[in-house]
Amino acid sequence: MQGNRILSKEFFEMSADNLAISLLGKTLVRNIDGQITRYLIAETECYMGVLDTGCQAHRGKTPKTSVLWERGGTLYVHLIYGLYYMLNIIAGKEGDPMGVLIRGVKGIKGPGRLTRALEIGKDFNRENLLLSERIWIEDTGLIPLYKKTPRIGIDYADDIDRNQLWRFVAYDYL
DNA sequence: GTAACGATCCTC
DNA sequence: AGGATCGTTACA
Repeated sequence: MQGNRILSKEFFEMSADNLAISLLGKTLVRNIDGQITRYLIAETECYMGVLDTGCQAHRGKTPKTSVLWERGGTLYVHLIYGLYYMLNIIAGKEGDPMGVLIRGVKGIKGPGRLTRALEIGKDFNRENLLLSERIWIEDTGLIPLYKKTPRIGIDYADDIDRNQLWRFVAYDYL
């Protein structure tokens, strides 16, 4: 299984909570001018659509957030605090605005530091993981052991959504 | 126009 | 605890 590119669109069509867990232990692959580097995904968060007050889709479709309604496997890259890019993978079928934030990989903690290290900017917005030549996901066969916690940095969400255990942190792999 | 606000990170 | 830094959004 090592190194197999996940090409099935069905993988990315699962709901964002299941996708966030399924991405733990998978490999994020980045191709920079032929230099291919692989990163083991270690930390994710899910954003569950219009009913999730922590999800940008909750405030309605805008030019910026319309990409959330794209099909699973599409990338959503957005700038936060004018400084850092957040890397998200859209989950579910077209029209279902759920996403998974990649918060960290092995050796790189923090979503802002991750995109900076992998040279992922706004030009990756709307990229399709199933078609891209510069970024994709590979299977590993690894089974992650992980803990669940509330999501980070969403104080604006209501109590219920702020306390949902929608952040997933891998601490080992079998 | 204008102002407020971030799915962060680093330094003090 | 506070500052950096800027695109998006809502509202006048």
